[in-house]
Amino acid sequence: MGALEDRTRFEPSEVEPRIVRRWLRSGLVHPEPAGTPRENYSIAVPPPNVTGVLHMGHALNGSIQDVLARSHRMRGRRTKWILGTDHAGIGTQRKVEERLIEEGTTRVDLGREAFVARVWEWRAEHGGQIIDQFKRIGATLDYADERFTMDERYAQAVLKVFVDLYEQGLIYRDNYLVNWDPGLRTAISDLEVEERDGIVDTLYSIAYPLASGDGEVVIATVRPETLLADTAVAVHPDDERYAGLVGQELVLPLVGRRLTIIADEYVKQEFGTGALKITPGHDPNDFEIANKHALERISVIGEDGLMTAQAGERYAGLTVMQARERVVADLEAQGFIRAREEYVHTVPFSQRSGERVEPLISLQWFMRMDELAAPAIEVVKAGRVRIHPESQSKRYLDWLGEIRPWCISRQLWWGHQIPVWYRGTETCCATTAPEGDGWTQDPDVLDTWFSSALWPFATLGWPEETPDLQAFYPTDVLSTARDILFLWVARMVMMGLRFAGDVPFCDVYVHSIIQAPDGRRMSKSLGTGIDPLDLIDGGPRPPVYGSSSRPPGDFPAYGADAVRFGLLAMSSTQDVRFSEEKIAQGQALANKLYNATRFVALRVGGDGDGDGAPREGRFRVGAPQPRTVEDRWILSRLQAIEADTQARIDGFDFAKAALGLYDFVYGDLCDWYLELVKPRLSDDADPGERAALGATLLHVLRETIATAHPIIPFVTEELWDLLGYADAEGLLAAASLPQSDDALRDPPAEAEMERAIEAIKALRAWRDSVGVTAGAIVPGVLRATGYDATAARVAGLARFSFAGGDGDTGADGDGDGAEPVATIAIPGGAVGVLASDAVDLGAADRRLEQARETLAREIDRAHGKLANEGFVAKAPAAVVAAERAKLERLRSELAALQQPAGR
RNA sequence: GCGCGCGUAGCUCAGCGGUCAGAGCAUCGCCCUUACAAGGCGGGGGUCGCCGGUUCGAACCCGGCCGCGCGCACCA
Repeated sequence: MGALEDRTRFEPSEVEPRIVRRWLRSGLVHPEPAGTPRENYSIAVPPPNVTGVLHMGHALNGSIQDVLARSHRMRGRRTKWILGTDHAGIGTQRKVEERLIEEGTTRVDLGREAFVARVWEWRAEHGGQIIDQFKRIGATLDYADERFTMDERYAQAVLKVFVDLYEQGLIYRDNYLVNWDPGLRTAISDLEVEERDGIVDTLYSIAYPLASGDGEVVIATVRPETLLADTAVAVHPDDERYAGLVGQELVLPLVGRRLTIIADEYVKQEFGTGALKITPGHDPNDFEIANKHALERISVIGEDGLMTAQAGERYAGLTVMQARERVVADLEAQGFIRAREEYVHTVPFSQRSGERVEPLISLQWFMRMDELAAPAIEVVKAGRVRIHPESQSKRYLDWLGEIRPWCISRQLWWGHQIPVWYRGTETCCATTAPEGDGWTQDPDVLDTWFSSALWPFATLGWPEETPDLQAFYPTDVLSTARDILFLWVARMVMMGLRFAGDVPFCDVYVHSIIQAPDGRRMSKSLGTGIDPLDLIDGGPRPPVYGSSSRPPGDFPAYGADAVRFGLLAMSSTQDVRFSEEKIAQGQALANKLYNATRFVALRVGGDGDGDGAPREGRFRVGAPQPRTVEDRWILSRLQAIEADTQARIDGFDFAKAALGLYDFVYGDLCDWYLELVKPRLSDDADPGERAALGATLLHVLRETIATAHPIIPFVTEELWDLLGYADAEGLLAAASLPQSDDALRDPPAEAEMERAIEAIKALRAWRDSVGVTAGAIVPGVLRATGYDATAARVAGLARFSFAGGDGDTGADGDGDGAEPVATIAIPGGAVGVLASDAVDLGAADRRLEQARETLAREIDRAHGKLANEGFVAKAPAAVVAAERAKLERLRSELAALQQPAGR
């Protein structure tokens, strides 16, 4: 039974699961390694966290990469879209720890080994979720070859890189002030710190008495508790207020320690009193100053976020906030507080836990970046790696230019444990544990981004020279959001150049971040997040998404094509707001294409048996047989859309690719071509002509479907099948992308049709404005040139009947037998309207008068422009000529309207 | 503070030196016209953030404001 005949709507929920199964079964997504990276096409997916569920960013990025992969696959390139997941150290560890707490136990109770085993279990249970979700949006990732950053083989690559860099002196261990996350109890890198504005604190002014007993120096601080770790007070060398005091000693209140007054240009004289307490143990700037002046470092806050023994008996064990209160109270009691005021400033928070970062000195592993950064800067400057949009490469270069050492150790259990062993004073760095007894491995693990930095080559089997590596590295494109340009992209470039011997990818596409409709970030906690699967299958629409144009309640099941189309149509070179309308537009396009196919199949294939079911051979692919100007026109438009779509995809302009396709299908193909062609499909049409038209229609439809496939793969694959092409030729996903041929462009036909379309629009607008009964045929006379081939079509679609006149016959009575009662301007002339019941003469007169006024205004404007000497003298000749032509045209149109409408 | 970007129709956005500034959605009117009413056809709707400059000509280029977003750096 013919599905096309039965269903008037495209049903994604029925079709999509079936289509996905066929793609996956076909082996399409898994290429065997062969050929060269230049011949082949590869993309390494940004590995989602194993804990992850598909969010809007994945859906957009997945759509983008799939469009690229499908487009190039259909152009005959061996295409591998490398799949895998990231172990996501902190995120995953937290998730499993939360689970343990629900179970009434903790990671510490379990112990390291058992805990890690639990994480693996968790991963086995839940790790596949996001992979299944990628399948739902039609992503043709290589599911047969999935990687994980903690796989044995991948881990070996990670350890090898560590050992190599250690041996080359780029990785070292040091006591340094790091960003400490007291919630997670681990160090984090600079990139994982987020500065938050508008934090309200109290700024305390505290008096430090001079040891000489001869006065005091007042300092200002928002963190009085860190006073316990002060080791100096600094003033600006030029500050006259303190000129005589530099080198003298102060007595630290509550502690009694002697602090030297030092001079350093870092201190701002204007701020507060111009005297700065120096706390090297708990402030990054102070740490630097202390290094310069060889000051002592004292730590009073521990890794657990509590005050240490060094803080003194009275404060040890307190939380930072408790300590602050007690210190302030004690200072108050002893008369050291000089002032307190409200102070609004920015404060560092951990992106990972949301806790306030506690800078403290800690023994950590670091990686020197300057030597790695230089070549990574070079390849972008030289264009070997192109970043799109261009503006992002400036950010990339700026960041790399000022790069600082990277803290790569994390005090976690889930991750790649640092391959360094200690025994007494001995240290051994190797990919495997050293021989002999008594060695203990460093307990820390590597920052997750350390392993992700190897992604494009470690997934392909590096360090071994695998066939995959030889066939697919370097990859072609890396598509990602802006926020991980430094965190990930820059580091991949550095590591790729250092270890894989080449750039990891040639193009970086930085895509939009999709915000909630109100401009806020999409986030679960704000309630602004939205699950792409809810758009595909129909699910709850958050309140914030209830726009005026959409009823509240659940999303309809838009389907995967609609979601892909919508996200691509929204995307841009900057952040964009989510727009449900664009998703709906995608759904409309899928349905439109389905119905256009249905129309063609039922009309062209309708050979009497009435089942409308395509069979093999029925819609045999043949050459188009253009017979009319509209045939030549649509074939020409088809060339244009094929070329445009491909160029837009290659230029990473996905919104234009998607919307251009929509315009072609809705406008050129359905609104115009199919409507123009309907009379030629009537039952009494000449069978030979009908067959010729059928061939043209099928050709256009087939190429349109193929061209649209990378963007809306499901509906197009289904239609390919319904038309019988799948049986004969296999999957559309594996077919060839139609290649535009400029020789097939037909500018005269395009010009002619453009004119006809304008005329039809003008006639329709006129009918509407004068209140002609809908459907009534208006008798008229065509008095315009350039409609030899299209007059009948214009009359048909505008519901006019043209008597006699062919452009030369005017109103001066040459045998039409009637005088026009109204005149309508169309390109190249006018249409005279003959009296009939359908026309209200008063309305027609008013309309005609309006048209004349409009034309007169435009003529004045054009005339004025040409009368302007400056314009004629200085504007390019072509522009002036165009303006003259326009004026001529307008004048002849006006003249046509001046014909006496005698009645 | 420095840097980047953005303010165009009710909404989301195109256009980025030369015809009357466009699209989708929304809105209004008409229509069950041989596929699609989750349709079709048509209409209305804009001081292109504000001020000044360059130019024959500016939504578009330049300068200055105002508003918004992002990145980097921070002054305790």
